[in-house]
Amino acid sequence: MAQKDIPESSADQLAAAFRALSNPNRLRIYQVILEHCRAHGHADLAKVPAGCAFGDFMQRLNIGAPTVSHHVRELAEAGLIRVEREGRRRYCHAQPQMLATLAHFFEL
Amino acid sequence: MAQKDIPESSADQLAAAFRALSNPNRLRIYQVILEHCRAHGHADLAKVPAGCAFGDFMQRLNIGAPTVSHHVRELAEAGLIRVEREGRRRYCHAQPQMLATLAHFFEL
DNA sequence: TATATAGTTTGATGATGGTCAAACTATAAG
DNA sequence: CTTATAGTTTGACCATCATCAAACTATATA
Repeated sequence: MAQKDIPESSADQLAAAFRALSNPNRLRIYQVILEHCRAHGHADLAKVPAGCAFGDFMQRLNIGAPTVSHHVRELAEAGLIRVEREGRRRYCHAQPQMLATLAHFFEL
Repeated sequence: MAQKDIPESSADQLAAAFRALSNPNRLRIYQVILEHCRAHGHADLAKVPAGCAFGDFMQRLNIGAPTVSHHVRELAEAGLIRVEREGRRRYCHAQPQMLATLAHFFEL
């Protein structure tokens, strides 16, 4: 570990979230996750019917596995999603708290 | 002009807006504009009491004029703000439509 | 016209970012 | 134990970005 976790200013946290959504592929991944969570609820996604595993993104967006892995990690590090393992699959769901923060930011 | 305006997919428009907000300095500029518009109304900003001119950003963020100019252009091109000239000053205000689009995107 | 003010354009430079192929790890199933 | 599946890590490559200094344009004012 090269560097301790330094506390981020709240503006920088926002900027990091926007940065995570600024790549079209990453944005689409997030949109897919959002759709899924809206359809099935944000509560405990681990037990939700299939979908939102990494492989789905590969097929839907036609990008390689390393790229998906990289993008999902960025979304998670930005606080936009959470990832849970189940067997050898990883399932993603949106972080409602960040969703609320961002919605509030743009409220008129 | 190297290239005609190609219509952007709505996902790409969103990604472009997020990209514009992904730079901390640009985000702060946008926040200053938002604050100002929230305080004075989004309607016709040209006649609003001073503030939100480019020079203010230079001082508040401690960055050079070319950088401000560049950042403001990016925010405008992303559809986040509008710029109006008055004499030799330029005043910025937020685009309420984009604000609404983005708020809606994050609604739970 | 001359001078000051406010912002723009250009060009350069160092920093980040997106993607992939290859090699690797971990879990599951036979 | 072997094989298949699902994702990760590393390393590389090219593209895009943030910023600044220098030179420039446009507007206002004396």
